[in-house]
Amino acid sequence: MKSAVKAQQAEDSAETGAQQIRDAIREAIVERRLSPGTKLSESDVGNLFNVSRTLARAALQALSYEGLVNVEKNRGAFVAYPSPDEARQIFAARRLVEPGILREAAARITAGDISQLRQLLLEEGRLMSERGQTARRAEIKASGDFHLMLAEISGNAIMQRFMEELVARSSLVIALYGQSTASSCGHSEHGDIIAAIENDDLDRACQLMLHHIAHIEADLDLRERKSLGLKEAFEL
Amino acid sequence: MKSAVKAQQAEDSAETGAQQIRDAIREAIVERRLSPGTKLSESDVGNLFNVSRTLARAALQALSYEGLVNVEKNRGAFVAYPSPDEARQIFAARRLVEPGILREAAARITAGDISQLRQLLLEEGRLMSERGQTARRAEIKASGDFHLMLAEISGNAIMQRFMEELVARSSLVIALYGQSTASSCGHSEHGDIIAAIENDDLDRACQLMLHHIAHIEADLDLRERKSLGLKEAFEL
DNA sequence: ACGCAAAAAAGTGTATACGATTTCGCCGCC
DNA sequence: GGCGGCGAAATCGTATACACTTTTTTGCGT
Repeated sequence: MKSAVKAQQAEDSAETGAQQIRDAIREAIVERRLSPGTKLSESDVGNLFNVSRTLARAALQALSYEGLVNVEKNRGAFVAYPSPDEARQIFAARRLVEPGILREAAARITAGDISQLRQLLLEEGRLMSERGQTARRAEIKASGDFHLMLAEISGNAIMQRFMEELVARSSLVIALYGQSTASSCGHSEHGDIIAAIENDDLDRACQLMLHHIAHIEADLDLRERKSLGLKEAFEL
Repeated sequence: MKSAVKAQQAEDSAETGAQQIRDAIREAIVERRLSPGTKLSESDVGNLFNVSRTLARAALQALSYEGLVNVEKNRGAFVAYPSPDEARQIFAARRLVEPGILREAAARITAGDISQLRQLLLEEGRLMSERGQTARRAEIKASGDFHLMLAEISGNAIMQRFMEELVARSSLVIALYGQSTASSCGHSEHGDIIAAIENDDLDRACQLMLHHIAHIEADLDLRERKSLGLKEAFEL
């Protein structure tokens, strides 16, 4: 999957410890094992991974730069709880960049890439039919991986990293505001996009991508419900 | 300038110390007081700001997330030295996102915004005619601020942060590969873009923006010249 | 005098320690 | 009985300490 960028970072492998913790927590957040708003105290994280608070703190800081965690001064770190407005911005950003990434990817795509994409789709479909929490989590990840793989194929490491952030944050938004119990991503739409790329119909591929993002967003209920409880929740 | 986002972060102000150091170093990098490749040892940074290595380290970590500093394991932190390929990716990313940002900004722009942009341009022009290092540095910053202000007007905090990263890294690239002694940004092009926005000619504004970015990139000499000194530098 | 090896110096990686801030419970007071 | 303040516990912010890695220096042998 993420061969190019990872290989560069891992030139002396053995990531500095904090990175491993960061990755572990990120995965937990993206796979929704950690709910938005959950407190991540430095001591707890440290104990959990058997490291000092120093490393736990570094990992949480890193996650805060990715927007997955909010650190409030003197209060601690919490799994991000994106506001409806933030959610809209995340998807606006995706609408803004994904067509461009798609175009760049299409210009460099190889037959091998396409077969890898197809394989990803297959895997995704397989997971969709399975039952159980772990399958559901893997499915969430796989559906995001489609978008990430396009970014990787584009060959632009900067856009790739940006997409990683956007996909991860999208996962949080869907966890918070998603309505349909069904999959977070219309599965077939991924396949349609690949087909359009294969046919060199770039405009159509981009349009499909925009529709796809719109579909995800349409499944959200972005009504403000934060702290409305204070007054109106009982004045109903 | 950055009222909206900053105000949110600064809700309890008094940034945690490390942030101040990070901002100070970033400014030094963007204004080219620190050259690419310069070593930033944790002890030195700490002494310079009269804080412990802990905070210095945190600041350097933060800068590495923005791509302005590279941290090599067990070796230390260095001001980023973007490769020609990285440089191309940075500008590819800008070409990809800036037209989109421009479109979003144009949709929300107010008369007040336009006058602020104009004022920025005036300031930029004034600095361009001045002499001296400090003026030159301020000019570099001002020319980037134009692009950042558009991102701010777009109202998307995520894209704004991304643009901040891209502009900062662009400054590094220009420092490394820029040829013309003149300004890094064709000054008049900024004005043209504003004019096109005012005329509601979005397509033209986007095209001008793409040309503008292309002009900046055209001023670069992106030939690989890494460590050619070992042999060939004297075999000429 | 040159090269190599070992030791010292410098610098990073991580843990621990201590002061500061927030949070929560408890007690007296109204 | 409720409310406000005071103190303890928890938690964060920062500094310091120690272990390990890298780099430099020194000293010896050829």
